Amino acid sequence: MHSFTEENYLKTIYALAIRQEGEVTTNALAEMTATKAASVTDMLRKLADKQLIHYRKYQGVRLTEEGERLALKIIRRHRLWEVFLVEKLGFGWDEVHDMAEELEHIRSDELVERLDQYLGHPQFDPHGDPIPTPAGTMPSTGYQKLSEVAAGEEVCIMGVMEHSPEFLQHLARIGLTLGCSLTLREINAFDKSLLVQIQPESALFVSHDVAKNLLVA
Amino acid sequence: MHSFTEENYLKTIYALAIRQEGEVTTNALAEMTATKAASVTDMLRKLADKQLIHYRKYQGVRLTEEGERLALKIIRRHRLWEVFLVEKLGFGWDEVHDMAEELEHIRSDELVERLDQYLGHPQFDPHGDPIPTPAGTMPSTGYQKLSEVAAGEEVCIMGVMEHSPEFLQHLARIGLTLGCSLTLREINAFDKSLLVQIQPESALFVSHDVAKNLLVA
DNA sequence: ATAAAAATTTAGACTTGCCTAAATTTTTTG
DNA sequence: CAAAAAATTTAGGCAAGTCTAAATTTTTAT
Ligand SMILES: [Mn+2]
Ligand SMILES: [Mn+2]
Ligand SMILES: [Mn+2]
Ligand SMILES: [Mn+2]
Repeated sequence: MHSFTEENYLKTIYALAIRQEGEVTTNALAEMTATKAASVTDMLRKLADKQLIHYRKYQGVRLTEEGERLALKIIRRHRLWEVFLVEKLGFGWDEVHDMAEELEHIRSDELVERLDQYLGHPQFDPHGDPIPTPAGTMPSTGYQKLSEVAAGEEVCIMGVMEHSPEFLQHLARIGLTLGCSLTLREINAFDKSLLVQIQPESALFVSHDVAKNLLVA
Repeated sequence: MHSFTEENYLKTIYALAIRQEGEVTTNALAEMTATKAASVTDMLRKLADKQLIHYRKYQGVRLTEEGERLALKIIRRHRLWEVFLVEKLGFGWDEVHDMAEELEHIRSDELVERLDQYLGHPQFDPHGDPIPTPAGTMPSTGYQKLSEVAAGEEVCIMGVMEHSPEFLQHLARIGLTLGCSLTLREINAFDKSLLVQIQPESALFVSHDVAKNLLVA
C-alpha cells in the first residue's frame, strides 16, 4: 500500500501539472508541500522506483498512468468527503478542506463508493470542483477565469481556484457565492479590477487577484 | 499533538485495564498491538514523559487522568464513526471495525460533535458498547456475560465483547442478534455449553466461548 | 561563450516506531 | 532460599521522511 505522504505527493504533482503545462519542478513541489527541495528529491526517487512518476534527474517529473489513476482516486475521496461535511454535517465551505485532507487517506474503496451513493452521486464538490469518476477520469468543465471574461458578458460563478478560508470568507463578505450570476460591466485599465453587477441595483469592484481565482461559465 | 501510534497505545492500555484489574503489563500490550515487548517499552517511556501514563520499570503501567481522558476521546470517536457506518452507510456490524480504527484518528473535535448531533446523540455503538461522553466519562452498563447467567433466567442480548468479523458472522449464522431475548434452559456440565431458547419452538446450543463474549441484561 | 545565478541532487544527520539479541529484574519452583 | 524460568529493559540497528550544508547541473546574463 502507499503512505499518506506518497499519496499527498501524487495529488500535489497532479495539481501542479494541470496548473502549468509541462514537467513539474522540484522547487514547486517543495513549496506546495512545505518541505525542502532535498526532501522532495528523496521522495521523487521513491515514487519513480514504484513506477508512479516519470523522473529524469534535473529535468522535472510527470505522473505515469498508474500515478495519475492513484492521484485521481485520492482527489475523488477528498471531494466526496467535502460534500459530506458541507451537505450532511452543515460545515461551511471554508471549513472543510483540512478535515478532507485527512479523510482522503482512509483506505477503503467500499467506504468511498457507499459514501458516493449516500450523497446521491454528486458531480461537484462544495468549491465547484468536479469529482473524478470511480474509473479514474477527471470530468472536464468548460469554466474560465473571471479575469479572462470580456466586458459586457453575463456569467455565473461555478467554482474557485483557491481554497483558503481567507479567500472563501472574503467572497462571502463581498457577497459572491457559488451559483451567483453577474454581469461584467467594466475592466479597470489601471489595476485590472472589475466592476461587476449582481443585483440590478448594486454593483461592486472585484480585484484582479479575486477575479483570477473565480471560475465562471 | 499526539501520533496515531500514541493514541492506539492509550486506547489499548484502557481496554486492558478494564479487562483485568491492576497494572497493565508490557507483554499484554505487545500482544494486543502485535509488536514486540521491546517496542512497547520504548513507547511506554515516551508516554510516561508526556505524563499520559504512570510507569514504574518492571512494574506495569496505568493511565493518568489526562491519559484516560484522551483514551476515552479516541474511543468516543471510534464508536460514533461505527454508528455512522452502520446507520447511514448501511455497512454490517461485522464490517466497520477496521474503518473506524482509521477514522478515530481524524483530528477535529468539531467534526466529532457535529457527527454526534447528526447521528442523534446515540448512546451505544453497533456492538452495544456505550459511547463515552464529550466530557470524557464512560457510561456504565450493568451488563453481565451470558456465561455468568444462571439456568432458568430470561435475558436480552445487549452487546458483544469480541469484535472480530469471524465472531460476529458466527452469531448471525446461529441466529443471535443484538436486542434478541432468550431464556437459558440448561448449562452443560461437561463443556459449559448452554442450551438457550429464542423462539417458543426452537432452542440451540451455544458454546462457552460464544457465551463468555455475549453481554446480556 | 563564459561566468554568475538558480535549481537540483548528494552527503550526512535526526526522529519515530519498529526489530533482534543480550542483559537485567522479578517470579516461580524444587 | 537458591536456581531456573519468565518478564522486562537495554543496546544497537533499520526504514521512512525530514533537515542543513555542500556538490553538481542547468539556466541566465554579460
Ligand atoms: Mn479541499
Ligand atoms: Mn474542494
Ligand atoms: Mn470497533
Ligand atoms: Mn464497536
